[in-house]
Amino acid sequence: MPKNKATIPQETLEHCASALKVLAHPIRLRLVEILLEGRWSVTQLAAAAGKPQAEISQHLGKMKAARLLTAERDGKEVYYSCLDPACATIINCIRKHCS
Amino acid sequence: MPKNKATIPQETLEHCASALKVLAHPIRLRLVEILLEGRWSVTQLAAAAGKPQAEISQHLGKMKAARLLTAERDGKEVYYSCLDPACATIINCIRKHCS
DNA sequence: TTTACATATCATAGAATCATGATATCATTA
DNA sequence: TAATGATATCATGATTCTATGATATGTAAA
Repeated sequence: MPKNKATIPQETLEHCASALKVLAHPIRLRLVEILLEGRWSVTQLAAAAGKPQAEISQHLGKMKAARLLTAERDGKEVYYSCLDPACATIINCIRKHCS
Repeated sequence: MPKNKATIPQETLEHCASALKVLAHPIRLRLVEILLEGRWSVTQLAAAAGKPQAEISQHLGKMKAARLLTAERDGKEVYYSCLDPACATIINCIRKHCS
């Protein structure tokens, strides 16, 4: 016999599910891990992740569209960073998990 | 000029990415929310989620395969529950996020 | 203006995911 | 054993995701 009912609004679950879906990729988790610490350009990130520029740019674009990252152009370069506290929570959870 | 390097092992990121991918679905988040509070049968969960039994069973199976849920048969019914502290962290994060 | 560098976008093919309806398996009761 | 209820599995088509190579756009310097 069911006791407690669900309390989180459906709309919230849908929003969070799509945000989690964006995070749920090893390369994107790596990018978020890096960008929580500071501003990096696409080329720097591509080098750090060991992946081609186009691929990284697409991952960044997807996370930016989901409002997990911010971007600002500085000359030729575009610098990304992550200000989202929920992303920090996830990364911290992963750090704890692997210790 | 990049400062700090990534520290989370690649293998950990891959493991966490696939776990997050399993969580990143509105129905599965709802099921986890419910199962963090207690044991429920598949039929009860299907009623609570308002979805057909086959669909719920498949979602449960996927989460069980990812070791996010446990299941035990009791007569005709199979009771699921969620003991994973990481799932509790995510759900708590969502609860905070929607207040 | 031309060149070079940095980034974004596009098209594509292969893989993965999802919801659905049908059916199979398992356990209990008549 | 037969029938019923509960759960799991299967096949399917539709959609979405992913990595890749090519190309376009934007910016600064020669």
